[in-house]
Amino acid sequence: MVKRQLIMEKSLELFAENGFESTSVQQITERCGISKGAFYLYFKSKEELIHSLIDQFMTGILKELEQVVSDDQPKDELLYNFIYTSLGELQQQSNYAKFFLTEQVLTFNKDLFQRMQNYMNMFNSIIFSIVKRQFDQANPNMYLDIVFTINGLIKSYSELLLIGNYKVDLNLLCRSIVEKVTLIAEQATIQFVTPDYLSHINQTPTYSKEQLSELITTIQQEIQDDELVGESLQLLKEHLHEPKLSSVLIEGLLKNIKENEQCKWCAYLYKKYLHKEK
Amino acid sequence: MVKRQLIMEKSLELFAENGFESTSVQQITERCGISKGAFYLYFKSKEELIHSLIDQFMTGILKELEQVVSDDQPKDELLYNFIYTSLGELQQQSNYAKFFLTEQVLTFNKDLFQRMQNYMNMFNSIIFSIVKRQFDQANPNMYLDIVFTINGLIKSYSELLLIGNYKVDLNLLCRSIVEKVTLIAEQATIQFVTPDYLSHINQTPTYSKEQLSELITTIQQEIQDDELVGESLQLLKEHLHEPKLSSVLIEGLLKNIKENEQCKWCAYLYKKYLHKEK
DNA sequence: TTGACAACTGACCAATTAGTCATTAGTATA
DNA sequence: TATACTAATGACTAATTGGTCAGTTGTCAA
Repeated sequence: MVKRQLIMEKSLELFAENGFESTSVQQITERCGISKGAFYLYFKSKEELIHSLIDQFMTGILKELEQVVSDDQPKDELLYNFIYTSLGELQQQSNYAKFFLTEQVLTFNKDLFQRMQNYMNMFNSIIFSIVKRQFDQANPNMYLDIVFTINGLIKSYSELLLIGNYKVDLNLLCRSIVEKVTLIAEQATIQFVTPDYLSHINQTPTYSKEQLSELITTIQQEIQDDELVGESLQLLKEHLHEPKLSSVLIEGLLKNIKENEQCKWCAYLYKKYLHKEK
Repeated sequence: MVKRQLIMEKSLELFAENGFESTSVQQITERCGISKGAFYLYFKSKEELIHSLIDQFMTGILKELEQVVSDDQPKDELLYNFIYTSLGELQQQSNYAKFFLTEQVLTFNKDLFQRMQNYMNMFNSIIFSIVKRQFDQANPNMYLDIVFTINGLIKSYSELLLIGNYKVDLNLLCRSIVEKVTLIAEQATIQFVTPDYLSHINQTPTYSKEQLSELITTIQQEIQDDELVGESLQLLKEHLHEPKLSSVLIEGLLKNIKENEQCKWCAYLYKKYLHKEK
């Protein structure tokens, strides 16, 4: 399975250099030193490759972020830690960053767009939870505007991380952003973003029972070596059509499959689905 | 020449829907109701089309902006007017916006990247000049950070303009951004962006004499109907190899060719070239 | 040495692409 | 009506694409 990782790394390099559409499978296999057939041994299609890349990066960064902003952290360092972690990751994984920040496919391919949109929603809800805790004395109506401010400043300054191989003082950068956000959180009065805007953005993907079942079947075909994951998927699929397991058991099964890289997105969708059903 | 505009409009629609790489010339001609051959009657290549699109939009918006931020405007409304004009244009021309904000070609094709980079530099220098005038009591070391803040806020909030057909209170939006920027301009103390960063970003394109001469020749072949522009180009080309005209005359010639859509970029490069020579 | 099995190869395929060019349609002038 | 001209056509090419699959290689255990 080490070759799968090799393909992912090399293809990411190429995508960062030339973009997704402009990089051919040929180029990828050449850089990896493998044949074209071998590529399709590890990925069903070029699409699946990009899916995996997104999932790997996003789940990785989200996992780190969740630790950094957990409840036991001192509340007035939440934002700093969040920005430091996000930008640090962006800097280290600049290939990913270049790829994500400029990739059209992410917005034009509907499936990928939804996936990205969702990860972005997770980001935003993390930021929102930070704002709620760290700037609790601010006017709650302004929370969303503060989130937009944070997003904007991160976007704007992150450009500096990606040009050249400039050594950036990450600490100073984060402090400078936090200072700005704090000023705005404490003193800004004009509210612009209202919750209805959010409902326009956060179109959470709602997979139907059938779509979800189909997705699981696909994954099952891809994964044959891991019995634990395979059986968990089977049970989850059955539960879709005939709910007979308690929510605790389902929770456990979801944790089982989440261990597998390829199942993370599915687990997320499953959770969303259950939440909607209730 | 009305068909040229038709192609530009329809292709822009398609690019906004599917992206540049994923839109074929076939699709464009189909939507226009013309043949493939006709397309190449008006554009030398698909590349030239995208060039024209960029130039048309950017020169249009820059022209509007220059009026709005001219010296005779009241200085404490400069930023408001700038943002209002920028976002208003973005909202009206949302096809352009969707296209530009998500297009990989703009970053991967070196030629286009340079072109875009340059327009961005013009934007930034407009913002910079606003900051200098409107926030003149702020610490000059912070000017660049303020520019970054403005950029970030515009980026972040402009997302709201592009989703759905939501009617946005543009006035409120602009006031909310201006309020935030003002707070930061007056009170922020941590400087992050230093002028050396800028030198990394602002790699102005420096066409050599030969490149420029070649570019002019290409344009001359494309334009045959307009004598004024054609002759001006010829004189400018001759002046390249054998400078014998005064700078005032050159200035006039540049104004002549600027009237033609296809020459604007060339005029800009010519000016840059002369500036470097001095 | 044999056979079984998985990992791997690369020639091949159908589809699609940007771009060309011999030909035609339409129109205005003589 | 004949001539001259431009505007427009669409079948064509050469190149490239994602993806397949019959066949080869290498590595085990028997």
